Amino acid sequence: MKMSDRKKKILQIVVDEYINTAVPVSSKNIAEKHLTGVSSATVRNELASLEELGYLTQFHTSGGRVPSPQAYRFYIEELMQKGNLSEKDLDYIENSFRNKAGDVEHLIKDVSKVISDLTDYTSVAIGPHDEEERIRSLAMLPCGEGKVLLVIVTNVRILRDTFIDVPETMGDEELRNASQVISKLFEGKTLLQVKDVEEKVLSEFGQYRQVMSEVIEALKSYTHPRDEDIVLTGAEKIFNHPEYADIENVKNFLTVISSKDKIAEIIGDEDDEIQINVKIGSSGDADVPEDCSVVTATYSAGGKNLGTYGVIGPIRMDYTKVITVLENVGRALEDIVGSKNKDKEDDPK
Amino acid sequence: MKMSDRKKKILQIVVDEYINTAVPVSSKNIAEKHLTGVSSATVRNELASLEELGYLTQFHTSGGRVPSPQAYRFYIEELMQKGNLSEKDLDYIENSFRNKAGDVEHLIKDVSKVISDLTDYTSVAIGPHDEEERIRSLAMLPCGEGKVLLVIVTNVRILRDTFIDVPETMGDEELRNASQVISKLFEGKTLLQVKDVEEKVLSEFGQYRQVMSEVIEALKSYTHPRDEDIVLTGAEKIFNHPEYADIENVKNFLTVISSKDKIAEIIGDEDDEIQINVKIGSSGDADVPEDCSVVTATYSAGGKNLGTYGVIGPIRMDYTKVITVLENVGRALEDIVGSKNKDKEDDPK
DNA sequence: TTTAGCACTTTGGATAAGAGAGTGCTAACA
DNA sequence: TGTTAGCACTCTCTTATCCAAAGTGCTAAA
Repeated sequence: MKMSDRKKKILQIVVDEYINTAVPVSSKNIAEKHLTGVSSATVRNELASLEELGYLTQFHTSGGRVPSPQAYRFYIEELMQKGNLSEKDLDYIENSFRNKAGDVEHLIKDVSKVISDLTDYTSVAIGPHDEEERIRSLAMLPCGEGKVLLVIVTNVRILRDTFIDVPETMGDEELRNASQVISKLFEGKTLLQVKDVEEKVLSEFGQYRQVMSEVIEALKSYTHPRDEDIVLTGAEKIFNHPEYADIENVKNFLTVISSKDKIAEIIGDEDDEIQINVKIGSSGDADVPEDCSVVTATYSAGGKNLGTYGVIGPIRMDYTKVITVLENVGRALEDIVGSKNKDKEDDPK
Repeated sequence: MKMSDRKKKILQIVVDEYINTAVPVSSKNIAEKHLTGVSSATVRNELASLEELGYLTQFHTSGGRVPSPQAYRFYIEELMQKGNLSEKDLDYIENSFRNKAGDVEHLIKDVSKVISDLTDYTSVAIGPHDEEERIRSLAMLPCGEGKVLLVIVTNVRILRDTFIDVPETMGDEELRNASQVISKLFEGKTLLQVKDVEEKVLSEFGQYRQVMSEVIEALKSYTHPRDEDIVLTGAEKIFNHPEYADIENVKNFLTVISSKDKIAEIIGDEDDEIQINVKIGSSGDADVPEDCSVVTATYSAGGKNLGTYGVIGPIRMDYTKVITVLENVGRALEDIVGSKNKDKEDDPK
């Protein structure tokens, strides 16, 4: 059966209406408020047909219709109308990122907060994770008691939460030299390439083999996203949506998003080609919790990957709003980070 | 009216029973299972009397009795029996902290997780916040593009999330010298003392006044706990407790603990004299959410303050278990951090 | 192809009845 | 004076029933 234009129109009305009201949509409602040319009986026939096609479902005979996941997917692909943000929202975005181009880590939290505030959904984010991330320099900073802080500067971010034990015999001067040697050794390499030279490097370091080994372990550990790279903002926002009036749903939701590993799974395996990505629960996307939708966008600016950001919420999500917000945030980031970098583009051959 | 021994005994039974079962306790239950010497009618008389004294309340005439906040307070002060942890739990604590003496920041998360796991409540923690925290050294590390990472080593922790803009004219060598000068300038000072010398220091730095000013701002900002210093673990644990079968309660709870500021308020204003601190909601402790209890302990070892840790949950909390866990965790921390430091005690005169 | 009309289904709210649990009180007892 | 058995009373919780409201599916006519 082909989808007539009227069927599409009606499907769009049902999805829009259900997203707005969270109440199953009846034929009478459609005929009276949205499609005044025809009678409710006609709409009923169309609705029955759309149900047969798998786009609509009914909880019970007299309960109106509700879109199926398939309907949402169709809606996003073909029916949805692009929205615009209010002047106020646009200002909010811009002011939030102004003067924040500096360090990517803080930016993740800010971006996540903005997205959660504007969409009214729980926001998830995962920091930059770029196979091409290249080491620029390493430094070891004495912190007393035979401990040093290993700071790794890459073209994307500054990694600084690894502490390494060093022999107490190593003085400050010696440490500084070692820093320079190690820095030279890895400069220009991607984090993934570190393990290729591991053997060779280790064999050359007789005396400080132990230290070197810890440095290499640290470098390797950053190839996977860490808990610190995963941010969750606005978990309490789910209470604003009626599907979470049921305690069981809240419990499932919170249990999933309380685990950073789970969040990483949900938003982690992006296809890099796609800028905005919608996953709808119970539909082959095994990672996404049942009855949840996840909309994410992967941002980059000035050649830098800036991470993946998005929202997680009920399937009945305001996709128009969410996608509009994600797009605008992306543009704002590009403006700010991009302009920051445009006069100092670095090209790691 | 005086509290007879029997009244105390009965109050203890009521609190214990209610903590275990979450069901209002009846006179019959007490007389049959816990106080087999007397009849339920006798117990009833005592219960009526305890209610008059303000220790018990009834939801309705035929509903059994429930302890009042006052009863919990009395229970904690006088009635509660010290518990012991299982061999398994003790092992878990010890293994979790082994080899973790290094950096305090990671320790906060680990400790918080252990507490939440063992008690089955949501754990809150706030990092070291010590008025006596003294600066040992400062370093500025070039990160490219006119940015430097400011690393502050104190006797308690290593602070490393401030980036500072420096004139691009400043070379690496110059930076290193500046680091040393600034380091000398503040060495031995507490973070609170920084603002006393602010004027003087700034006036001496003509050329790099801007950089210096940013350094000082950073130092001052660390005197207050930051969001990063506040950790929340196991928010989903509340679903394991029947008082949170009501969505409204969950909403209140989550809304409060979603705000780091609120958490800081709740656990922040400890009286340093008290090692273990119990706050019961709706009882003058205005910060604590209605119907919630917060039990916290402030740890220190080897002269270092290690932060404040605790749990937040329903008033009907297993105080014995919670306090036992907090005490054991405290001892484990003392062992590990203390022994680490014992041969390198530093005494900042 | 569209529509009016109507029977049918399901939900949700209101009401009532009865069982169950626990108390308070009284009177008897040690 | 303290303790206890007995019993009436209160309140909740569950189940059943009824009724109105909402929405659909189907049929027959335009």
